[in-house]
Amino acid sequence: MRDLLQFNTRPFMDMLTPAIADRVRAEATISSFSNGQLIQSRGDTRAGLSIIKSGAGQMGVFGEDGTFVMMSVLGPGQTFGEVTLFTDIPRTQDFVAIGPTEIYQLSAARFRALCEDESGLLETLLSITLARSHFLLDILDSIRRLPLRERVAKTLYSMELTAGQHGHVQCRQEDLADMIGVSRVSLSKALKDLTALGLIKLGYGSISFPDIEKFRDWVGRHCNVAIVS
Amino acid sequence: MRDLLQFNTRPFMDMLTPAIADRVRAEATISSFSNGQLIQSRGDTRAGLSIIKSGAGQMGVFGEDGTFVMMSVLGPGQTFGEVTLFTDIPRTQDFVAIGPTEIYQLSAARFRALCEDESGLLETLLSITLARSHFLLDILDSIRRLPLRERVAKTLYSMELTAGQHGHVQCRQEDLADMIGVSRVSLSKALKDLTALGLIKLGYGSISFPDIEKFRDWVGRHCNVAIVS
DNA sequence: GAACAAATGTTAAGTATTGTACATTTGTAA
DNA sequence: TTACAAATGTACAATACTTAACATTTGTTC
Repeated sequence: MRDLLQFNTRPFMDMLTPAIADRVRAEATISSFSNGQLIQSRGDTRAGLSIIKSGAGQMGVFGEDGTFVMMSVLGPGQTFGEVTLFTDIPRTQDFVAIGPTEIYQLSAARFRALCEDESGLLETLLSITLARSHFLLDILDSIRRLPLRERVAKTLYSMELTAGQHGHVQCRQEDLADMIGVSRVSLSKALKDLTALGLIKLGYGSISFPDIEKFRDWVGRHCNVAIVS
Repeated sequence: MRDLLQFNTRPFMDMLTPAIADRVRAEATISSFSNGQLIQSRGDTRAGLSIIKSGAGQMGVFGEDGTFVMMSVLGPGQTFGEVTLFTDIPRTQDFVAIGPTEIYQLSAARFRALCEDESGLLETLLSITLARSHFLLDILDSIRRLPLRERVAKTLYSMELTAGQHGHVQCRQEDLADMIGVSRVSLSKALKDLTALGLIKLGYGSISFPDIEKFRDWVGRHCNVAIVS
């Protein structure tokens, strides 16, 4: 699961200058959570910025029947709850700790005060939000346009780009299916197809790329990949 | 089609103070486009903010076969291309004029200069982007969690809230299907179901709500509606 | 290495959605 | 009013996806 981390946007804290990051850390309070604990719930109106200090968590929404639809996995330095800073929209998703996790909580008032001093803060938050928005649009487009096989390939491509070490990705098929939002059976079929094309090789808890160049090329030609900077 | 306008987020220009809005208008150049003309294309790296002065356009992506997948319709005061201001991501979507359309183009340099003077500008842009991001997340969640019938109802609910006059919505079924991303046949079936439930009434190019309170109530109970401010 | 748990592979029936095609209704312009 | 175009209604076969169940493989622990 850890390999799903940060496959979408760069961590907020890494984008700040060390000086600003230190000030953020200094101003924030720290809360600790244990594995599976609910860190925020949907509808929460507490205004403030939350930043992961250590550990990880999954964003998503609990249905009435308790099923959890995961949207993404966040790791150290990544933020959530920004929406409460500048809109009166409440927090829109549930956030559940994966393993022991510590969170910096920066109240809206303190964040605003910091912004006065450090103009880079707003700009950083804006660029993260824009990137996230771009990422979401891309996912939506993929859902509408691409067959499942291509969508799976594209997801693997993202994961390989950001989290992959040496042409393979560590990830259970079940988690991957959750992430893409399909059943494990459908995912399995798509993976089998990609295997038949010689693009990937399935392992136990991992997927490897026998010929990473060939894979990238195929994804580039079939999956409408947004140009990556 | 016009009724699809602005059903997602508030126009940028309406959120600025009149003084700032005037400065934005003064600094921008204006381009004109005719119906169907391509205003921006995917991959465009020209950094700057585009704001609709008059007319409208649809955001979306052209496939290789020329099919257009629409993501949203933007109207006067709404912006696009923000992503080029603070990230090095190119413009991610195509934008096509609906009817004669004028666009304010504000270069990245001028935008940044304006930001120095008018701190509210960044904050406004951030809140719009956050709201958009929230909106996209909500759509993704609906796609994964809700049956089509409920998703259609939820979309109609949004449209009625923002664009509806007196309990009805002006919109061709084909456009609605495009917007939700399903075939017209599936949409038709969902609409028929909602009609059978007494929630809507179908017309020629329009959908009306015989008992708007009943409709809102049903949507609230079945469609996981995010709390609206 | 034996026992167990975790992860993957596979099958089959059921449901939802699509594409295509054509019929019907509604609006519009001559 | 009549033609015509635009929009909606509907039927049918084909496809994609899901759920459920069970078999197999892989890793882990004693």
